[in-house]
Amino acid sequence: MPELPEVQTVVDTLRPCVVGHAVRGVKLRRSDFATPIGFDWQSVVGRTVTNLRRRAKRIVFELDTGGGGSFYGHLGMTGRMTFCDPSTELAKHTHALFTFDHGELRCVDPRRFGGLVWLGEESDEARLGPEPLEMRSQTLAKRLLTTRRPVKSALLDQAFIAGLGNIYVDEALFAAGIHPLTPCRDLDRDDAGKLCRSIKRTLNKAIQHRGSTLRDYVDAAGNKGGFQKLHRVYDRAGQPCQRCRAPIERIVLGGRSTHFCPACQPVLHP
DNA sequence: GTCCATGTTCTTTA
DNA sequence: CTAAAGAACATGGA
Repeated sequence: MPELPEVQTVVDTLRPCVVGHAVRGVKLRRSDFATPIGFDWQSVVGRTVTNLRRRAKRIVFELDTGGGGSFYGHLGMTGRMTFCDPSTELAKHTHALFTFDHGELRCVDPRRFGGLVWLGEESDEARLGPEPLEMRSQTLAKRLLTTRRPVKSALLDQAFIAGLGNIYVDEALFAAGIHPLTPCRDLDRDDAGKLCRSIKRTLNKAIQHRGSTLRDYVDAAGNKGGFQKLHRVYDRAGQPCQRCRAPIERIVLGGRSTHFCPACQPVLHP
């Protein structure tokens, strides 16, 4: 469910609920939802959330000092983080709760691919590539030259660029007119510029529409996104391309469904 | 019963 | 060595 635009929307809607407020209680209903195992989450009780931000697909909570430190939540594929009244009925698969004076933050995740990670004083940067919305075209161009793998695989790799997922990679490659199988090395500086702009335009538009809800995704207030209505290729196999009417194709690349328009996204060097 | 799913990480294969 | 492919994780919907 959550790629950069969805995570950004959760952060934006959750921020006013938690920043400046002290955690009054923590309940971990499954010990394996949080890592590292053995960390005492009760030590968070009494501390104030000083900042909430997104890094890649992570929701980072910064706490006031008295130990300092931070932790992040990851939504995996089906995770939700919502802020609600404590009297609200507990949803199935609620694994963690953070109580505040004026409400409760709940982590729900049926498939449990997400989780909570205590960072303490450590950085949250390990194995993460640059932020797509801040990345310069030259940075992308340079990175593309380092590998021959299909451009889609690279864009899904969080160490290559951090925050894109299956939907927005397909959408951004369509916007850029680049075939997903194109080897990174075959993309020149102009291609990189076009791709960089397409990634940013796609992500910003998706954020404006509060993300894509295919099934589970909701923001911190429980509202669905609207960008799924504007997808041009994702999950549209067989339907006519909105630009040229050719049927959208679906292939499997790196184990992931991949959608593209064979006419608008020609193979570069057949 | 089958296949598929917005993610990540580890192992196997080439 | 690199990188591609596959499997694994766990649940639910079509």
